[in-house]
Amino acid sequence: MISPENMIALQQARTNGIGRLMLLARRKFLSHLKKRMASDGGIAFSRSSGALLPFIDLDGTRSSELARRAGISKQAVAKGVRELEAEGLLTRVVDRADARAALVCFTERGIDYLLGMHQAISDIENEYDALVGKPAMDALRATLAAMIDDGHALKHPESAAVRSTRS
Amino acid sequence: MISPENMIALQQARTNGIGRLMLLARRKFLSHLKKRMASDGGIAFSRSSGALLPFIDLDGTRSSELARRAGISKQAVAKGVRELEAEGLLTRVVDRADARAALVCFTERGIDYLLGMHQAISDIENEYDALVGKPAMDALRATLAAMIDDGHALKHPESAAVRSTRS
DNA sequence: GTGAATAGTCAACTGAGTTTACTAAATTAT
DNA sequence: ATAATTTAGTAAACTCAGTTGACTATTCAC
Repeated sequence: MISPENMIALQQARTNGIGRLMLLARRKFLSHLKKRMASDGGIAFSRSSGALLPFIDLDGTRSSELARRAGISKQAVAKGVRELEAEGLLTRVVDRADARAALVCFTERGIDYLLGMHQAISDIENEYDALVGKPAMDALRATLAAMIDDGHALKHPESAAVRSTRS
Repeated sequence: MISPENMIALQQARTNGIGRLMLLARRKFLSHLKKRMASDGGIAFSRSSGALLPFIDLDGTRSSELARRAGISKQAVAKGVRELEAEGLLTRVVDRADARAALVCFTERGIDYLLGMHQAISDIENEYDALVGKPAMDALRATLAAMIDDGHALKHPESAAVRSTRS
């Protein structure tokens, strides 16, 4: 049986774990973004937009690299890309350097979409700046970036993946 | 056509948006956690563990409340709860106050599991403390908490949970 | 009491993503 | 050169979390 004081400590830990905080903060952010983009005319925010677009370089990215970055299978990438291609946001052009490969690139319209999305993001970030202060937001960004780029500082022999197939 | 300087600004915005940072940081954190819990004996970290357990109060929570908190349907909650019930982490007891309702509660084993998970989380957070500094991590927590609890400071008529688009 | 709202369940479906199996181009070795 | 191997991408069947829609049982409001 757990002791009352441990119980309280646990309750405390549960509500303050960074995993949970990041989950809720991100969810809220996405809800803001989605709403804003929906009311913005243009193409609304979709699952594939969120899952793929952030990983495509402005000068194009191969789909297997995309799969690696997004942490999903090549097949799943292909599906999402087909979808966004149908919406006119992406094109696939044969890679000059390797005839097997195709570079996934933004169309003009895709760039416009990106610009619109980042305008929306920027607006939301400004509201957060106003809410919690710009220095706090800058610190947040810096800290998150450091956590992401931990350079294997955290014990992690094989940084291979949450998912099995991640070539 | 987009100008080169706007192109650069866009590229900059894309890699520094808090949405993307939170996505990547959370993903990395979960990957650490999963790995740690897998090597810890006991019951490994599952999807339902991550999606439901954080929202269940130590003294029990109704499944519809759970659905609201987790931002998924009641049916999806029921499925996940059945699953965790089968693993012996949860039980459902009829609510004294309302015979229609059932309180989803942790079993003894469920509490043990929670304790184990939070030990793992605490270890990881300590490593992050060592990596980026404890003050930075405390600030991170405080800022995320403020972002979550924005008290409708951000224009948001209806705060109904956002469906899907997590990852 | 009757009628509406609420807690939860069952069944059928959707869809993102996986596995397995394949083709074609490129690289490496002999 | 050519055979063997690796790499980029595709296709089809399947999985599984989560959805919608329809339903039962209990409670609340009048």
